[in-house]
Amino acid sequence: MPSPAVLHWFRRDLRLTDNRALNEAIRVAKKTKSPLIPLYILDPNLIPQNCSAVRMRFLRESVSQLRSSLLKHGLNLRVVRGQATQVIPDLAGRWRVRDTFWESEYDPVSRERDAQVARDLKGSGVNVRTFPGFLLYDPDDVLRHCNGLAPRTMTGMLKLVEILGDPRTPDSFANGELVEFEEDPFLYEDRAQGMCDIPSLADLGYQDPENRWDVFEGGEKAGLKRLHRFVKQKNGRIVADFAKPKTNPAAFSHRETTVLSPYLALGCVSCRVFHERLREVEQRYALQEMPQTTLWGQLIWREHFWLLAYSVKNFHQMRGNVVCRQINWRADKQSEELLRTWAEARTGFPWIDALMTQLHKEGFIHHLGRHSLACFLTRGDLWISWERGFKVFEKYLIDYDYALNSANWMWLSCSAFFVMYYRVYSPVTYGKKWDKDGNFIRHYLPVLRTMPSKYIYEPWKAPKELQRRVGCIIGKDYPEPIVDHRTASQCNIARMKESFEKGEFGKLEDETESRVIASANNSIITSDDVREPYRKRRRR
DNA sequence: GTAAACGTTGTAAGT
DNA sequence: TACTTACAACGTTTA
Repeated sequence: MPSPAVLHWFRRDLRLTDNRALNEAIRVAKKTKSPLIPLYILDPNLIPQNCSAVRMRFLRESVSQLRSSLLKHGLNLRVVRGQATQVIPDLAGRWRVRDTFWESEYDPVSRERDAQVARDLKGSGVNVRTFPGFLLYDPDDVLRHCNGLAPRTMTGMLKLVEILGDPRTPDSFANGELVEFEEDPFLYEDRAQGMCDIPSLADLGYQDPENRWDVFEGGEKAGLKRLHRFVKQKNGRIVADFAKPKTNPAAFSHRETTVLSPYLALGCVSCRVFHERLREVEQRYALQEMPQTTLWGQLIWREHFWLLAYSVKNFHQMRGNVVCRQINWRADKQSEELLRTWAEARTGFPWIDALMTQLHKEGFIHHLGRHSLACFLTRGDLWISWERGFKVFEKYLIDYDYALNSANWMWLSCSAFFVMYYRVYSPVTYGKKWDKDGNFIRHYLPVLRTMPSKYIYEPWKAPKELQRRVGCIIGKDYPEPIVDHRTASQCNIARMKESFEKGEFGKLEDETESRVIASANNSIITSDDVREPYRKRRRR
């Protein structure tokens, strides 16, 4: 009879380095001489049904890399398709699991799922231990420092971080100890049932995306390599002088930002390892720019938005979201068509369509490019709800992250955090500012490759004769612009003004429901602790 | 309690 | 080219 097993459930911690939950699982398995079984679940509730092939490929590759790394240590990752709430209790019985470990997640769907899995396991006598690790600071700890009230501004967040001090330093795999694992008594049978294989993209119902576009390689190894390479550039000077708003959103062959977000989103790279590398540079050169704009600041933005997402209900939607301005976005038949036009890169604005094409092909866009797309869809031109844009980004982004996607869509649509609604990104001027000749557009929209620079951002203004000569007739080979930007943006500024005059924010529909919002993570903070101060402020 | 300062990353027109 | 200013002016935080 095999001894009871220890289970580590991988989720958004697809790494070996600085994985405290995994290290604890290893420690307990070693101490009790138990086999350690690592598990990843392809859960349809977590990966959107219509998730793009590019996004799925990145996830699959990250899991595959994890499996290889584990195998070097004699651990066999099981990859199972199904709903975690069903799969885990089943497997716990099959493997006679006594202890289960995982890293905490903070979005509402994961929290509800984890609470249910933990209940089921505990009910059948399995120990469940969870560890923070996805963020620099444990949000429950942070909220205790600010009476359950997440700061609403970055300045406030930076002050809070000053109180918190440096996050803990990263751990190494197995805390640097050599470990030999007990024989895995279930391996033979699990292998026979295909649980040690990762389904191919085709198995998962995807066509392999064509590869001539920039492909980001998934996994811990690729992420760490990217981090080290970035930090090493010009002996650290690039990090020291880094200012996000000064990096070029139209750069495509050589990116000016780290492109580490996909690895942070899946936990391939620990944010503490990133933090540590930045500290090493800081010891040599002082960071030159405003804290918010430095790379360190980017990590703090992530903390900030996750703290808000964790403490504000319905953070991913307008209704019932107490920080979100209630705006009467268009929802008629025509707006559905406009939404499709935007999502399918057919707006007739080359800068916008090139950005959307980049999203489709590569699953990644520079932050400022996302600004252009988001402003255009919402308050800039189309007056369509940010929630619709949120969904499109969720489908395609390899770095999709619940908190950052929600917060940034609210930011750009002036629904929360940002209020200067008369600052509208122009779908023509903004790109031109970075890339006068439109090389970004030429790269992503080959149909416009031969359009002269003078017209590349506004091809509809090119004389018909020129359009014929360069083989790109507007209205035939490339669409006419779907709106007049000047008219649309002015109209929308007026609509925004009305919304601001109303000053209506989301209300919680049922004040009594689910009083304990952080139960999945054993928090002592109840929903009322979090909500009350916001309500008070609104009255003022 | 109240007034003033401040807010990661706009545009167009002017000097 | 590099800078300033008008645009129209909100909510949060601090003094």
